[in-house]
Amino acid sequence: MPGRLQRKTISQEAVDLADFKVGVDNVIFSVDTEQNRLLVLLVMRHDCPFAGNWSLPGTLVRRGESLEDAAYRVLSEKIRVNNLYLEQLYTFGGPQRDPREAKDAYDIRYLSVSYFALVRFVEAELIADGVSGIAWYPLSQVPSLAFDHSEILKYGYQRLRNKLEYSPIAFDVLPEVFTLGDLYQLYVTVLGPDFSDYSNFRARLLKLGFLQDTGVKTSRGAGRPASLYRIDAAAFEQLKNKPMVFI
Amino acid sequence: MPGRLQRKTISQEAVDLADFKVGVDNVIFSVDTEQNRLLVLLVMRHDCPFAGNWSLPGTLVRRGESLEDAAYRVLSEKIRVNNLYLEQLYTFGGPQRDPREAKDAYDIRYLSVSYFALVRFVEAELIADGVSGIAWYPLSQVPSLAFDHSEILKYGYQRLRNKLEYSPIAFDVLPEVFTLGDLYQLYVTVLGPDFSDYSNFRARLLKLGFLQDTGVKTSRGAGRPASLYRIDAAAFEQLKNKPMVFI
DNA sequence: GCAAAAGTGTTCCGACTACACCCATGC
DNA sequence: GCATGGGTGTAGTCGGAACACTTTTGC
Repeated sequence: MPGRLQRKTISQEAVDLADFKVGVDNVIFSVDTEQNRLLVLLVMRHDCPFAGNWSLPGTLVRRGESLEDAAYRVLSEKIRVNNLYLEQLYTFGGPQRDPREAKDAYDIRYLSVSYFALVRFVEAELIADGVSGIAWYPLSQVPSLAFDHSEILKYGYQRLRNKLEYSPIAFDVLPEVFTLGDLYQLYVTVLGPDFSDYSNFRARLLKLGFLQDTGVKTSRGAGRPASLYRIDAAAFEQLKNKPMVFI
Repeated sequence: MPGRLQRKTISQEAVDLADFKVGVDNVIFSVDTEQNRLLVLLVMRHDCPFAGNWSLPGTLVRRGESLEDAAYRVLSEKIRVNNLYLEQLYTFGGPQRDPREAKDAYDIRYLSVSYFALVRFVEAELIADGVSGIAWYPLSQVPSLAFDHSEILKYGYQRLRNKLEYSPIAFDVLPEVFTLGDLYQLYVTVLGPDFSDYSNFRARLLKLGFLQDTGVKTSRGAGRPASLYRIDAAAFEQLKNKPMVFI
């Protein structure tokens, strides 16, 4: 009987199961609209392996802690923010991805569940940013990273661009009121300057119907003052789960 | 010095780290174009917990085995197929998702990395499909599943629909040659009959430029014989990584 | 006045929709 | 002939791309 056979096989194989510690690694992006730079948060490793290398901020999951809890914990240990967007990215778990896994088959495997987060640069306050290695790196200047973190970062950047195009994640990261120029800058910084004309971007966003002109103007240096907008929460709620295109 | 303090904290917490076994659970879809049904592969559990319940086919990851290897192993233990599409879905890992995790904090946690697969129904041969519980279930008739598998299935179905709309995964599952009617049926079965007109679907697909009319006709019962098409591998290669819309 | 940034409007064009209609086969 | 499914064509419409142009500020 196949069922019994299968059960027996499985219990025979019980000794062959891998034991894991599970790590959570976060790709934390922030957009510095002042300097037009997309930044990613890196930490310097002090411990082996890869001591002295930059890596994504991560941690190992504790007893009784969910994956998401762990992701939020890493984040809150490194920076203080009010608004953020966070979602699971991918799980990397091949053997030999961590050198701590010896060739010796009886060692413990390390698996990495990666999360991707977007925070606001101006409100993100680094914790313990003394001499000892935690920094925002412009994406173009990221050094080679510990473990397979370069691959994770690449994957996270891809996801960020996709999400920005068809999800309203930008609004999780904008202040209460903002100008359409601010919003446009955010998109330009992430997607590059060629993604869309400002006029067209503006028209498309306004047509979505959840941006509310407060009437208040703000003047930043030269140029005509811009209207401050806010999210119309009611209109936004109805749309936020529907597909949207911001291109 | 913050760095040292942090290191000390981490090593103190080492005893609090959770130990994991890692499971791989597959959401395996197939499209029965004859009967116009979207099917998902379920297996009957014989062991505790949830003995006697249907569940997604899964396994625990073995020493030296990558996550993807494990996913392919599960698949190949249950069905024989030549063509398939497979990708990682999501990782579910809250504590208490598996009743084997006792309230007792010193137990082992079970984490599930889910994969989603699409196979061709006609070529998928079930292995050990005797009395003992492995079956294709029409999506509309799936019973409540073990663990959090109902949630995983829901997530997988969502992903399947999205992927079908903007990725050429359908072609991983079609035979060498096929009619545009076959292709259309596949889309109808997954997305419902209202997704698009046949004429327009046809025009859009042909405009993509990687479908090659072989000139050979096939007649299936009544109606005008249909042309058999094949993928133009060269043209397809250039496009497969670019965004495509099949709506 | 001039540069700079905000905001408005218009024209062009390609793509999708919704059909109507012809073609080839089985019965 | 007629039902059935395959295949082609077209007219209407919507939306995005590109760009010209106006408005309001700082200097």
